[in-house]
Amino acid sequence: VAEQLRQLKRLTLVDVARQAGVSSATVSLALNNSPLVRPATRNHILAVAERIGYTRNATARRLATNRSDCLCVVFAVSSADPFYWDVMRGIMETAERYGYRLSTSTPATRTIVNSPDLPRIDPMDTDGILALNWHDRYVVRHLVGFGVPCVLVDASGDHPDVHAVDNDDYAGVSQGVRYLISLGHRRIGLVGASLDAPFGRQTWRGYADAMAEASLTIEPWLVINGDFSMESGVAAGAALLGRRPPPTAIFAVNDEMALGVMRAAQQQGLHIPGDLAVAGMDDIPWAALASPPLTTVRVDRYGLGRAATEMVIGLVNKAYSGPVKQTLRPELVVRESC
Amino acid sequence: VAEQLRQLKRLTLVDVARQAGVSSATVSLALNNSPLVRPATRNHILAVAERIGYTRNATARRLATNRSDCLCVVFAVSSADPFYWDVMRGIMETAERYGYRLSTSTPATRTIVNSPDLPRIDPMDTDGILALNWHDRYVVRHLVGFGVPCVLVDASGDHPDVHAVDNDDYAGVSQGVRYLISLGHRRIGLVGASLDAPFGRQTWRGYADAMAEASLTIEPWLVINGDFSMESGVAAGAALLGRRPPPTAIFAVNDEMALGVMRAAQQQGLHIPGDLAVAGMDDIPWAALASPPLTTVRVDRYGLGRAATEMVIGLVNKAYSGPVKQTLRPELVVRESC
DNA sequence: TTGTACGCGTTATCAA
DNA sequence: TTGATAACGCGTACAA
Repeated sequence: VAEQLRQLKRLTLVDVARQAGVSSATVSLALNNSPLVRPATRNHILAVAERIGYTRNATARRLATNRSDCLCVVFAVSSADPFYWDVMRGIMETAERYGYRLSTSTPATRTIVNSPDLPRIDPMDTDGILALNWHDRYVVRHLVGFGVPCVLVDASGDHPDVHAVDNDDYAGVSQGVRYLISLGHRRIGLVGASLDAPFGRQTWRGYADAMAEASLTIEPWLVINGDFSMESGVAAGAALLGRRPPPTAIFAVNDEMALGVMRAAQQQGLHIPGDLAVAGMDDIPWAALASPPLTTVRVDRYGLGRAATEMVIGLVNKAYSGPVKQTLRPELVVRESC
Repeated sequence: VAEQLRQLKRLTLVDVARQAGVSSATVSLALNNSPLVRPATRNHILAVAERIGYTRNATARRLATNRSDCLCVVFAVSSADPFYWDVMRGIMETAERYGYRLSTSTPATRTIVNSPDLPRIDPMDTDGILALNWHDRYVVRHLVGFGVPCVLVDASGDHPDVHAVDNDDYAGVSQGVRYLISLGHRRIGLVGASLDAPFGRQTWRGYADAMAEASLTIEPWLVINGDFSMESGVAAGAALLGRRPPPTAIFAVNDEMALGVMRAAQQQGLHIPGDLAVAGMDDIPWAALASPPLTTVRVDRYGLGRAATEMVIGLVNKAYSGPVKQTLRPELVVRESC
């Protein structure tokens, strides 16, 4: 078998051409399904290629066509957060489906003097760039400067002119808050995020608009910003529950903080959802395993990766006529915490 | 800038040669740090290359050297389990460090008639294979048959003759159980895994040996096998706590089941670790977020990916003299559940 | 519709 | 130590 493989490795276009009694150019055309070659000829060639076990040399093809069939995934931070695993699966499977390979640029392996955050990319060996996590303007300009299509994944805040695929954070929060309202809640607390970042502003608007829509007044003391950690959720939850009158429901802009709120409430002997309804956003793997299982707004992480990859591949092939910005709607997942 | 880039793209060895007043062959040698070229000449060439902004064309290089600089990661299942994210990060960052790209083979994109599980790999375009998840013998033989170095990642059970990097499940469990014993526990329950798979047998031995070591008798009714889910952990925990006399500590072979055991105990009004000590294995992301935080045996998932990648790259370069099988020791992480 | 011949940018084999 | 030149395997004008 090993010997056979060595043989296979050495089979080339000319071998097929000889066997088929045509020229190598015709074989090339046939293999690329060119309409120039007569169907009968092509079928014959394909049959011969199949019979002798020919497979074409991808590297030679790339050299001749000046492509690399490779996308580069750029990470700003090396995060163990499972969020990125789902995104990455979307990228991997889509890249695979379209015949692309992946190179990566992670902070761990970037070591340029002066600017350790600047990814080194070989534009000659990269057809497209996918940027994960949030990168600052300088880095994004650097990435775009390679002259290769570049798509930002769920991090387009502050980068209005760059291709991007984002989760609709605004819609997510407003959806979640509307759900709480539909359950009869009127005093709804928000555990938000810093308004310095686009995410914080988007989610705040989602909350505010949903409340206004229902003619509910927004009480400033029912809004606390956290830092995405469970601890900050616990703190925010405890603080919110200390208000008078306390909220009957709390929406947190990510699940970890929502779980923190749940813990704070349970520590005070409160029953969920009886005494307090809690909802989060993301649908992290262990949201469903909490007790009670957390109602949340699921972010389509896999879809983000897939859409971004399809977008960058479309740009590579100049076949993309769609929007430069694409937004994915998150989906409400009703469980038992409300 | 874009115009500059186009220029850069077109710079070739010959351009450097012309500018440096040498032949292209010499430039090639210089770029590859060949001892054949005189240091002065090489420095001159390197300076010229630097000055005119030459970067070498990786594709042409690969064609000439008959390499692909690409590793293929084969998945048996498309799993959202964060376990694989850590492994994947280890693979990605290591591949990047050594200048390799990644292609993937996932079940979602495999669609061959008769055998949808057989990955299609182009051995001409792949320098090495990394197989994640457990693959059956037939598939492993298929993978090895490509004539390209292949390393199994944490799934070498039943494949004694294939290169592999594994977690030492035996050591992990015995370590955890020994820790429980050191805390004074004598009746220690085990939530194990089916003995049909290597994992179940290894972990069982770890438990049994640790107990025997301390001259503790193994009570068969203190051992229940689960299916790795939290639900099965809850069930096993409840069952174990119903035994008379009940165990004072329970070790589960993965964290989700351990968390299930904790929940079962808490539902019975038991206090952890006061009334029952619980320990798990893996150190999944939310083990530390449980209340109380779960004591566990951490599997070095990132290390598995890194070690496997280094092994396969070593095999590619024939420079690997290390073991065909490599085992990583997990590490006890003491938190508050014991 | 098919064949000829050259280009893609390196590496490698000889001579010199 | 360096230079000329042949691979490497495929795509593609251009000619037939």
